[in-house]
Amino acid sequence: MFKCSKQEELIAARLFELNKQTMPKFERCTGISQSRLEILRELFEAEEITQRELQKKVNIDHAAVTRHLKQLEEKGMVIRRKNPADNRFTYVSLTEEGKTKIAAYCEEKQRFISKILDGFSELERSTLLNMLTRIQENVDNL
Amino acid sequence: MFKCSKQEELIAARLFELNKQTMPKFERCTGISQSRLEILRELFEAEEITQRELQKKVNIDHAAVTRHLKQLEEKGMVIRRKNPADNRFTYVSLTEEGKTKIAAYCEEKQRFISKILDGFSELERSTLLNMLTRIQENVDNL
DNA sequence: GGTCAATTATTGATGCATCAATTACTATAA
DNA sequence: TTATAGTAATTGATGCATCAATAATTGACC
Repeated sequence: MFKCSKQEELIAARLFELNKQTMPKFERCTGISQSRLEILRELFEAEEITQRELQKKVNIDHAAVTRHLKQLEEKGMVIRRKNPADNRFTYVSLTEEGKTKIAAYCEEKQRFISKILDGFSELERSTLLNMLTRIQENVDNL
Repeated sequence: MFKCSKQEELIAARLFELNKQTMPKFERCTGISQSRLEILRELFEAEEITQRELQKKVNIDHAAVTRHLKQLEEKGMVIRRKNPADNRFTYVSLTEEGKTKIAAYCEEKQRFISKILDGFSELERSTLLNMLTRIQENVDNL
């Protein structure tokens, strides 16, 4: 049949378990969810962008993006405005307050990631990234 | 401003992205969620086990375990009975139907994992597993 | 024996993701 | 110009995870 090695199962289990444990710790350490930080980061780099483009970049469901942005707007971190030339589109951008806050979040994130990858040499990190990329490609081709 | 290596961030991003994309595909391919399959698998190996022990093994919240088991019971895959010697404990076990079904699920899972790790040599898999384990340890020590 | 602490399981509230349906708008073709 | 198709954003329903609070049971200690 299609017998797969015990080792392969262990790898899959670890990948799954790793994420499950890391995600909540990330939120507790940084004070923000991974998804939301990704959105903010994309906004930081893009300056101004439509929700649609943003959604494609962060690869989260439309509905989820809308809800994140609504909350971020309430907190005064982002501003939204309709595209005057095409009212279907909504431009999103960071407020000044948002820009300063995201810097702090990103620093927290970096600190967090450094701890996670503690003890890995440059070469090892390169190897790991390469492997993860290959797995990602396999997943894409399903 | 951003002072942790770009590479480290890429690794973290890939780990996160990988799981986000893999999880739903796993469910579609195998017809069951990763969490639920883990529960069934544990039950398969344990024969009969208390919910509490099961919960510790699969490392999911008590409440979630209760809800999973309730649904699995409705589907006729598991049976629950109180421990007569201590009514606080509930023993859980697979039905015969459950046992046959889980075998099929596991095969699907193996097929899925094999595709995900396609192209990896024995040595590479070993290296990868080792790295993931090290990361896991780092996460544990947070 | 009766009170108190500890343990298991359940339920409720909440957060976040998805899909499906809806609304609002634009562009194109008859 | 009007009907139609397509796109963006929103809202609603649902699923699954967590934490917090509660109920039920047991054991220990006075």
